[in-house]
Amino acid sequence: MKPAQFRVLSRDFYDRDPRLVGSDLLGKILVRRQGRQLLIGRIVEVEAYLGAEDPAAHASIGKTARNAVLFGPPGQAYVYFIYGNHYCLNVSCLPNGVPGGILFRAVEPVRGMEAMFKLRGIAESSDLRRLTRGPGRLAAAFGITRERDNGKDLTSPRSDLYIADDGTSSPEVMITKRIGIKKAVEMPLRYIVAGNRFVSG
DNA sequence: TTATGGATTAGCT
DNA sequence: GCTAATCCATAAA
Repeated sequence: MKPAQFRVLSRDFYDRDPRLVGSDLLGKILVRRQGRQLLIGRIVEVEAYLGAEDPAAHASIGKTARNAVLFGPPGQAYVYFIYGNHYCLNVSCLPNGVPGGILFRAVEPVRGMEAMFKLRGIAESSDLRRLTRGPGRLAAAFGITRERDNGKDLTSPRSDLYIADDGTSSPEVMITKRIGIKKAVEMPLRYIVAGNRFVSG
């Protein structure tokens, strides 16, 4: 698998309903460039968050300093801090002015695991699943913080954080209710790769 | 200015 | 399986 064969997802890809984007993101790869090294994970679990009609979405309260990226152009990183401990990575969807996004909940480690273990601060002998399963763990493994990455453009291979298609065929997608939220718990907006061991919950 | 609770995880039992 | 840790963005006052 050579970097040259990656096709970085374009802005158009994200300029659609988050439900379509979420489903299509499964099987794609998340790439972080750390100096000369690449950290790569295959996306196996995401959740869609909509606008005013989705009470669980940060964007449902209207545009604020915190969630402004969700209202901006598609294909940008929305990173927020939660529970005093953890960062979570999202990507904005829909055109400028229309809110919506996708939360990355889990990836399957593909490359750069050694660096990921270091960033997570756990022993390399630990179960691989503990590395990137869950949104907070995923963000930590890729060194993602709000200060460093919020608002970053994910559609350019020149960026140190982007999402690409490496030619792998699309996996079997399963749709379920979202996890860990208190509002709109019944909405089926969670997309997972059927049977994958790295999916959380 | 103060209070509240969350798109979570680690560490026990 | 259960609970504490932990802080920032909001809302209320």
